[in-house]
Amino acid sequence: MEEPRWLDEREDRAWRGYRRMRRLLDLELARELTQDAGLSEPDYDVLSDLSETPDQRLRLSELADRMLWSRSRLSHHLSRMQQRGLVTREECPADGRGSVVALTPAGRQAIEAAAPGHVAAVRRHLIDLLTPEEIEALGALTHRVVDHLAGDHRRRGRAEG
Amino acid sequence: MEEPRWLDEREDRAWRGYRRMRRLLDLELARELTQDAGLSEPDYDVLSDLSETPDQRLRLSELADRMLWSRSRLSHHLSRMQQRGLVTREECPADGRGSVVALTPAGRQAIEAAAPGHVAAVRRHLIDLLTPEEIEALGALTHRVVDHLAGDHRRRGRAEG
DNA sequence: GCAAGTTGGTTGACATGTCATCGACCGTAG
DNA sequence: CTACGGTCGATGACATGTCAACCAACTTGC
Repeated sequence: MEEPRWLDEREDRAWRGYRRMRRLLDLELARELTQDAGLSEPDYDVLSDLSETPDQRLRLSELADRMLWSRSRLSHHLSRMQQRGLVTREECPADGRGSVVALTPAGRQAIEAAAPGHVAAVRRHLIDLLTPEEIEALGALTHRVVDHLAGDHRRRGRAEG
Repeated sequence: MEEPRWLDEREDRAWRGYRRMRRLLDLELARELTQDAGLSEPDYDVLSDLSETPDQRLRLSELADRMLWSRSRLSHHLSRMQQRGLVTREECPADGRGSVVALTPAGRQAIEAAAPGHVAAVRRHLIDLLTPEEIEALGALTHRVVDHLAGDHRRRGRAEG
């Protein structure tokens, strides 16, 4: 057990700031989204990903991978969204095991109604508070971290080790 | 309903990167923490806040405010941690309604055992991947966003409006 | 000193996420 | 063709977080 390199003052400030921002931003965006559109953030993400897809439909596993969700979580969540009439499940023609999620008209309507307000909130509480340089830096830095982590994560999807 | 200002390419890159990083970093840090120390991130945060306090103890409401948790969440979580012997509840001498959480020896031992590995993981997956300029920028930007959000959040604690 | 309103914390019901497991189906080696 | 191992998605049990209701104790105005 060697004495670790603790975070120095600037590092600590960045780390604590990140975690605090994370929490507050999440709370606020979720709050506005529920209030204005009756959707949770996970709902929004599912609908958003589906609506950006050419045919408004995706294989479950494909959607799960894009969202970095477990298949189980997605399955549970889709069941709830299906109850509310936002999405439907269809059989997958290409693979008898699989299924396909599709946006319903109500789902499409929900995301179209929610999107402008949500983007505005993201601007108001984050993007518009940053300088162009900061936006650039944030893009660069997050993508570097993601690339670093993504390898492990994908690898871990297959087997533990 | 006016057409909103959608995110441009750089803004979108920053926003998506942030959310992806958020998710992956969280998964990885939580995974290592559980594996190496048998603690969840919320456990770690509670123990960490308590251990940084002079007397190793805090009023529930004080701790909840620091962590940006609801009182209810904290109460539930402390019950679970109490079960595991990491903390205890004590009566508050100054206010008969209140109570005080205190670190147990086991709790102190747990956080001391967990901290070096956790800090190392934070370095490995985030801090050490950034340039000094980026760390500086991240600190500045997150604190600006937090300040912007903190007002609303505190205000909302009292009354809805 | 007491009635009314506020605050601190707990609780129970419920929503959500995780983990382990399962059945069905796929692909491939024999 | 068939047996085998791996993948797809669903499910049930459980951990965690949220929300609303609650009790008890504090505070304030009279």
